[in-house]
Amino acid sequence: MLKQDIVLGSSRAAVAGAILSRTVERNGLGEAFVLMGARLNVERNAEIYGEGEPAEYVYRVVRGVVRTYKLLSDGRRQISAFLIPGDFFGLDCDDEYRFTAEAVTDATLTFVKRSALTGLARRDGEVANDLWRMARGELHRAHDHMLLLGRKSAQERIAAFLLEMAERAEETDTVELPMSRLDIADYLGLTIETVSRTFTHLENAAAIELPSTRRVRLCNKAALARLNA
Amino acid sequence: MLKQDIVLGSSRAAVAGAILSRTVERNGLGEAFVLMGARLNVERNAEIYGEGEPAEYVYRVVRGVVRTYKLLSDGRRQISAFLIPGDFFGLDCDDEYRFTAEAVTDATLTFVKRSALTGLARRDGEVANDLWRMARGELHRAHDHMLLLGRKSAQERIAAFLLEMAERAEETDTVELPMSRLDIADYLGLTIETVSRTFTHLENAAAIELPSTRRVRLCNKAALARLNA
DNA sequence: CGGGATATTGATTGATTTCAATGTGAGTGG
DNA sequence: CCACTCACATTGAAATCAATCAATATCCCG
Repeated sequence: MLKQDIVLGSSRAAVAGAILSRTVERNGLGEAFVLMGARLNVERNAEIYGEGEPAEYVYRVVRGVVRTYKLLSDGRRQISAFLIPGDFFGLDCDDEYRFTAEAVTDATLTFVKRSALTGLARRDGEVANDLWRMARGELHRAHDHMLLLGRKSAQERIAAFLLEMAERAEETDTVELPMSRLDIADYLGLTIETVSRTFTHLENAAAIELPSTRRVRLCNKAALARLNA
Repeated sequence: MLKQDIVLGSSRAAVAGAILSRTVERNGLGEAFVLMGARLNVERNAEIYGEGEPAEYVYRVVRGVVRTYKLLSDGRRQISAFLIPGDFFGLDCDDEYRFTAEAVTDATLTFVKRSALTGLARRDGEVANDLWRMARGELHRAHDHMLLLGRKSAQERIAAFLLEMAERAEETDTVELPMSRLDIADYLGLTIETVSRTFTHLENAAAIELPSTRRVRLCNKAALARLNA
């Protein structure tokens, strides 16, 4: 139904890796992906892995955006994170994936066997350290997200979200939102209606402009930052 | 103002460690604490470290309960976790603590220099692996907490909280709550009033009994679990 | 130029917060 | 031993913010 093109790890990837490793990658983990990683193309909304499945592979986003989420039994969805190019995912577990991962947009990924990484970490202290640092990085983002969900108003959540997106993009003035309002709502613990209304409200308050639904200009970052407490 | 008794790491601790390590500790990290850790007594509500301070030490709870939290600029507080005996904390950062840590009750801690641990991890793969596993464990708890804060009603939050507390205690039928209603509120992203009302409501619904304010009997765990979605 | 998905806007409801008052319990000093 | 006090907890009434229900509107794609 939904297509996934896989190119297995091969000499081609290894050659590319040899080139990239000197120019782009500054850590053992990234290098491992470049050297050993196979490539995978996924369509918009395709599932990459499901919560509870055996966590055989670890992934890295090359192109596009990925969301990880959990569902409650009644269908409520909490999106944990949006992953952008360069981000790793599927590392946050032992034997089973704890989230479902889906492509928000058409995306290209690289992936390696988890066992390959853990094996590497046993031999290479730098990789082991990378894994720990990666986990700490994820933990920081989870903690920030927790703060946002626990104690902030709809306006504050949207402001924080926009600033977060701006910070991650290279163009920090106008942000391209690859995800739907529903995705944003489920990331921020709100409804689509509230997200929509809050965008409109911020636009009326001259903090942002909405040239199109998926594009936001942050006219007044100071005002947004103030909302961010 | 608030007292902290410190007993520096010494032969006494090392001897105790030699005994404990064979009986209690099953991992390199725990062993490191037993062998190298100094001991610290803190009074109820005493600060152990503050957000933003240089993260020189890593701690483990021996006795009592500890809370970690962040404050927003306007004073709103989000409690990230309650730590009980056996739990480590202060490991979730690089150079600066990302949370403030305080004693909920009078408590006894052990602590070691972070540099000692990272040095150990460089030499000992088992310790490096422990550090990564610990971080993953924290990440899981953070993710569960995120789900709770993002998408659950007051009743569901309280139910989840009580079940969590019961699971962590050995006596799982009657739970002793070491923290105040305000602590619970700030952990769950609610107000004290809502916490109080919800306790009363659950009592009326015969899901729990409140023999005293700090003691809860879980009469109907199935009902609580159902609320937990 | 449809047509379905996605987004916005409006009206109403409802859960939680806020404001306010009262209750309770543990520790202290008379 | 009791009264007092202070911190903590409960309860009530009103206000508020976001959710829900419902109707358009817009965008993208064939």
